[in-house]
Amino acid sequence: MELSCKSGYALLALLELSVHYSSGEPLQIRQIAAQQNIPDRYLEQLLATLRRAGLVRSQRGARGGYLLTRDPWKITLFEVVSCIEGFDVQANADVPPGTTERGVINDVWSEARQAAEAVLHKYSLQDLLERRNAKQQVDIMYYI
Amino acid sequence: MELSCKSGYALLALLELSVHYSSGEPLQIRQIAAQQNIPDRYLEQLLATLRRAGLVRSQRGARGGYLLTRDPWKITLFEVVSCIEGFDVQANADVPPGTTERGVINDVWSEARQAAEAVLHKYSLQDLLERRNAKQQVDIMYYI
DNA sequence: TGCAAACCCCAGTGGGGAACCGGAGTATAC
DNA sequence: GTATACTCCGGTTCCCCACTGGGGTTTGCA
Repeated sequence: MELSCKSGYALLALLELSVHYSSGEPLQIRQIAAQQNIPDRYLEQLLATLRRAGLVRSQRGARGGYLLTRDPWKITLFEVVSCIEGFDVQANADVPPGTTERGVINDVWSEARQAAEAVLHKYSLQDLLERRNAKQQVDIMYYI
Repeated sequence: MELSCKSGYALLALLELSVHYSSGEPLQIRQIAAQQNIPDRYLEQLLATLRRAGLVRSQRGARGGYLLTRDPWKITLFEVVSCIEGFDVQANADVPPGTTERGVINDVWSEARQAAEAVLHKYSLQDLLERRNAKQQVDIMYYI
């Protein structure tokens, strides 16, 4: 269960794509990177991974960019994190439990990981977007 | 939320100490290392960390070794993992959320981590021991 | 009192992964 | 047909985990 900065970048990018999803226009790496303050050459790699996983599709050439392949409420955070972190099947394989003790610890380990994954399962990009909007409202209130 | 091999070693060692807890005799690094197949010089460092955290105490000199400072059911897995992994207070501090988006992601991140921590909170060394015993019974059944 | 058995402290190594950069190639719009 | 964008492949730097080694110091026991 890795919650690295890498996954954070991917979520930020997808969040940005969610905002512009209704417009139907592709969004370029440079725009996303500038908006969310992510190194653009690095973001390029992450988007390539997301594309191979089928979460986004790319439009090449002039006026190209990236688009979500699905509606924002049909993409869970778990999908994003698991494809970036790459624990698709190997998740519950772990190390072969040499002794009984190691087996027991592996069991608890995976129970904890599943608990964390459950949280990521229940949120979609849409949820994240709504949270952001709510939070920005609060910020504005404080500003006034 | 790190569930590394390091924490696994620590739990294995404490499990071993739990077994010998009732005897009141200290257990030596070498014995634990041999029993659980852990590199002994590495285990030494982990036990030092556990000692500084107050989970075990050491007896120096000949016929020395390590003992649990508390009963096995009074030590939760969370205590062990958090002291080994070293996220005592810095846990929910994280990175200062530059933008609102990063703040939202941090929120979800810590919700997921807390879910995993809740699992570790509800188990004690004693529970792990009982699980192991139950599992060994099953193994014996299969063997017959 | 000597000495061996044990813990204690600190320093370093090596391998792997995360984060990041560069360049050459390729598809597309205009 | 050319500028604009994505695509692919590689390399670099840095850090941390797992592990090792070389000194200590403390203690029990003959």
